[in-house]
Amino acid sequence: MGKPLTQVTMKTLAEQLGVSATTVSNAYNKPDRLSEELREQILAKAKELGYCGPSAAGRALRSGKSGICGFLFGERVSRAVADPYAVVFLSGLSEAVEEHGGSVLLVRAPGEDEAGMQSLQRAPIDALVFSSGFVNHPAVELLRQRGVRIVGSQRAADGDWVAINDTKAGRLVGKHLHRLGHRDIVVISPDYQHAGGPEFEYSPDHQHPMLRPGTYERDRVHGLWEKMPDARIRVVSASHYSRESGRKAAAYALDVQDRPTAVVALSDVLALGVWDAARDRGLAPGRDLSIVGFDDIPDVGFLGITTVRQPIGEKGRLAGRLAMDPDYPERQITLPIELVVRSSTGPAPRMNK
Amino acid sequence: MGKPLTQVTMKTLAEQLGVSATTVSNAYNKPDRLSEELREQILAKAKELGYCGPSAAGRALRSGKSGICGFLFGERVSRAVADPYAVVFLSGLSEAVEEHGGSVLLVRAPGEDEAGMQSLQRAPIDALVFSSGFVNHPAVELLRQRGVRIVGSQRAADGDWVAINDTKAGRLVGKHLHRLGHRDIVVISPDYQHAGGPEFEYSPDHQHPMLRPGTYERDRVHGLWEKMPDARIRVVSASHYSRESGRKAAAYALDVQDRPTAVVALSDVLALGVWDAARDRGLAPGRDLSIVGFDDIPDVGFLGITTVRQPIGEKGRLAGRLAMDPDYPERQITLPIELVVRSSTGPAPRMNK
DNA sequence: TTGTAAGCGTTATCAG
DNA sequence: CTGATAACGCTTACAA
Repeated sequence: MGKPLTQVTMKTLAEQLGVSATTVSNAYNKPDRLSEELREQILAKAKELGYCGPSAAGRALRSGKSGICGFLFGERVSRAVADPYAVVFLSGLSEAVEEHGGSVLLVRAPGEDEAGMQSLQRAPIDALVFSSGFVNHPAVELLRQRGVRIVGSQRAADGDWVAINDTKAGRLVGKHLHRLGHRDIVVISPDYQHAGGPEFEYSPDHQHPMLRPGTYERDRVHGLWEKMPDARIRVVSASHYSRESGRKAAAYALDVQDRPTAVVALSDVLALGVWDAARDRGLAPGRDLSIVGFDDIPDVGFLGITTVRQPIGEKGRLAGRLAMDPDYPERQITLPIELVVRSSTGPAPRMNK
Repeated sequence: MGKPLTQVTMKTLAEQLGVSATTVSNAYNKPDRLSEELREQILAKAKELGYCGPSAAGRALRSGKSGICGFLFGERVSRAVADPYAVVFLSGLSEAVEEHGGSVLLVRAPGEDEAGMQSLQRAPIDALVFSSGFVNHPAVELLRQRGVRIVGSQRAADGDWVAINDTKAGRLVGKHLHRLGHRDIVVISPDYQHAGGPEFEYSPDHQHPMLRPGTYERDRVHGLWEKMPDARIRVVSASHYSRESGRKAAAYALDVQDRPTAVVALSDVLALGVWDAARDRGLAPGRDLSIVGFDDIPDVGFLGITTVRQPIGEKGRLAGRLAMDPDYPERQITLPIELVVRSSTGPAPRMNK
């Protein structure tokens, strides 16, 4: 009647009922390998003894699966969750993972310190999903070696991924802005590694630490450049994915003599900040300054910001499916994108020199 | 040189080196129980063979701890994360958990269906934290029985919790509004169980399904009532924690003949919606309509909404500590609160009847 | 400082 | 339909 002082296990249950542990296990996992009657009996006894089903640890050791999918994010949780893109992705991910009976573990990408790595190693995950960056992060490599299934968010020759064609996304924006007559662009790019200086001019040949090859940031900028090779493309860094950070970067870009006619933010949440900065200065988006973002998060639609839409939730959902189902046939998925033209872009104004 | 076709384990390593498995284990877990030299040797061999440290599953089974702290949330992740309160709490939580070398598992509270419960059972968690509601949720009881440490967010006679005094919070608001002359209040309360009707009048005796005893919602309303027993207090339900939902509920409350002079939203994110609804109708917050929220999330400071501040991040951090450290001495923690008066509250206007 | 032996709770395999 | 047996990979007494 009192609480069991010792752990109730399958063995306990089996002994009490005079059946084998296997049968108890089957009662939970393979109901059809068992007479209905016996099963009921076992379940009843379980309730009586306070046994609440197979232990997660035992099962994980024996079966080699924990049912947990790790979601890798940089820096602090608060930042990860401040970015609507990440939130929507995470929602889709967790939805798909739950459909497979699993759950999502929040995993902070460790620095080079051993402590963080250790903690990562302890995490019993079957798969690891990351939404961007981290492609060659040492932690990811370690986990891969360990047999953890890795699902990325960028196109690559091998491995599993769900991605969009970022170069194409950049081209869509370049074409649009070029047609509108823009020839002087500032790109706002997140620089979470703080590797870059405040500003530099993009050229496809010169490799800048802020726009490393293989990153989606570089692909987008490069696509942009492809469609407007005669334009001046400056890149300004934002410290991380947040509206406030975009505002600051835009302030830096706008408070100069030779103000650009258009600002392209590599992420919508930054574009929101650009919008704020423009309004602060009395610049009407779409007339005095064109603003473009990427991803199409809900808020930018509200403000009328032109953007390249991608199905973020679907991306997360598919990533979750790849993570939880090794037999899912398509392992490299490119999702469609689409330019959504809104009021924040318009013909390039003649700058009164 | 190629990838190992079979799992490399401690035993493998031990055999190759001619030492015992124990020693290998110690090399990872108790470096001081081992000569520096031997340890180096073992680690080197590990790298050579591609062994990446003790397996999480084995360790969890043997030691009985997984290092994982579950965070329970209702409904969909997207909703949980749409509420800034939850986000800040989660940030603090994950920070503390990481400090203890653990990580946070996102756990969706299952309905009554068996499938969801099953999935919850499979999760190898040492502790479960929930930010509100769920006090007597069957899933929580099940886990508790299973030996999972439960950390709640509401005061109770026993168990571990980190909370504020919600009745007192309500009183702070009641006193403030009463002094300002308000006698006709509408409370906006989330009703995630959809148990209530659209509106009812609060009385401490009559028990309404929307404001069940023991919930923080009821405590706040009751505290409010204590300080303004001569006022009319109507309660209107919002479907869940979101700005939009607050806006809809406020619209319902404001578009009537006998409009209240003040609206109290039981959560700041709802208060934001009330603010929107007021502006939609040309009502100046603080003059035509007083608005109060709870929690003091960043956005309400920006808009000048009066609220009851609580240290949300600290709450999450402490919850994480209780969850990960069974020896932490204080197991029931009440955090301080404070009324923050801003421009959204002012003297009750004379209603032109 | 190192090794031995036992077992954590489960499930796969194979035999009855 | 049911059961015996043998791992899964690791840690923890305790012994040397």
